[in-house]
Amino acid sequence: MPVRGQYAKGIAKREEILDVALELFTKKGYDRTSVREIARLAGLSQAGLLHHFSTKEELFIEVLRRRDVRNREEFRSSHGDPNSIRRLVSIVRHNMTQPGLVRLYVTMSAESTDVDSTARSFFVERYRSLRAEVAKDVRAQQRLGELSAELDPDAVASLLIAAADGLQIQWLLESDGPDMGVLMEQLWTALRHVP
Amino acid sequence: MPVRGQYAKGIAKREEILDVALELFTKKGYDRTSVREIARLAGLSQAGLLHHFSTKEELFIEVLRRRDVRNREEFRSSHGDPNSIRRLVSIVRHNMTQPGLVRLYVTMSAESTDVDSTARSFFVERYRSLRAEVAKDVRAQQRLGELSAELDPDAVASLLIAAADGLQIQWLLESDGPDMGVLMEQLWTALRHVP
DNA sequence: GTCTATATTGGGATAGAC
DNA sequence: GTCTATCCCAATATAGAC
Repeated sequence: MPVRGQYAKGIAKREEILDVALELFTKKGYDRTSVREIARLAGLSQAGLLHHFSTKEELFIEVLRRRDVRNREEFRSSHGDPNSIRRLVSIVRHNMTQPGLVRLYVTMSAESTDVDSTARSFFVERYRSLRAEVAKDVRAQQRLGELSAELDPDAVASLLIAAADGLQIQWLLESDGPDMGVLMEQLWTALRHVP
Repeated sequence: MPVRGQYAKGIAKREEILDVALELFTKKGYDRTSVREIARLAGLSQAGLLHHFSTKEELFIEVLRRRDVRNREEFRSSHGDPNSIRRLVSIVRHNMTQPGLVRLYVTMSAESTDVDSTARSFFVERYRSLRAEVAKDVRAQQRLGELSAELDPDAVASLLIAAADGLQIQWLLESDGPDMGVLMEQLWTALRHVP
């Protein structure tokens, strides 16, 4: 069936484009990355690329979406910790091996705060589900008596995620500064001490 | 003295340009703001503007520098609280009235993490001095017995600043979400409970 | 599905007059 | 100090052939 072969080829090329795009967006940010360059590194022309993703923004959203899916898969399988708070800490640690990727997320989430940004809804949804996930685990920890029942689970979730995000900026600016992983653990410890 | 008049005029125009530039960078970010547009809104031509700031980056750095100076002045005078931690909380509260400006800082600090960014050293220095200022107050609070002597002042400083930064992103994405000011106070309260 | 060629737009920066 | 005019470059996107 020739049709099947064509599909397979198209899909493979799509993946290759997404790989290259991730790499370039990561390295240089959205605005400074051209579709031309992505195309060249993926081994086709600009027009060829735009056959797969008809606009630059569409391509970009796909990159984000795929990256997020992979992140979640990775941490569900390799770090089987059912406590998403500890998982958050280990994600932060893991991120310290991938400055380029961290930079992509930091810059993209910042840019997505533009009211007209196409990526905005992606990030709104991402934070919403992340907060819900962490808040759920905070409640679990409260039931286990690990965490004071006085604490507002949603507030704690917001703060943990905010701290992780904010530390990334400081770390990107001074990689030999304070250790993000250690700081996150100290925060978690402090919260556990609240009576 | 005609010379004096010329200087005064030049300085006034410079200020006007910086005002407009701040507004536009704030609204659309660095890359999507053109020198042309800034010039037009400041009532001169692009070439005219580039007489005052010879490159776009130079203009940008000046915008940041001036904004930072004004911020510091404002909070030293109007919020005379000698405790920079409470001052940090009140800055966060104040920021909630200025989403555009918050967006500028969030996007610019994110972009500045590029190794080749001209603004990088500006932000590195900014975080360094901010951390030092907050850490100093943490030590003062420890001497007053308000805060556990076990806590590492530098770590607490990093975390407080990180939380403030991170919350801004969540707030920009969902302005009717959790209240940044309240959350910052909860964090501060939690830290004070650490034995 | 991929190409070449091109339309179209917009940007930063400079030259030189006033 | 400010202008007009222009250079030069890069970008996105489209048209149409293969």
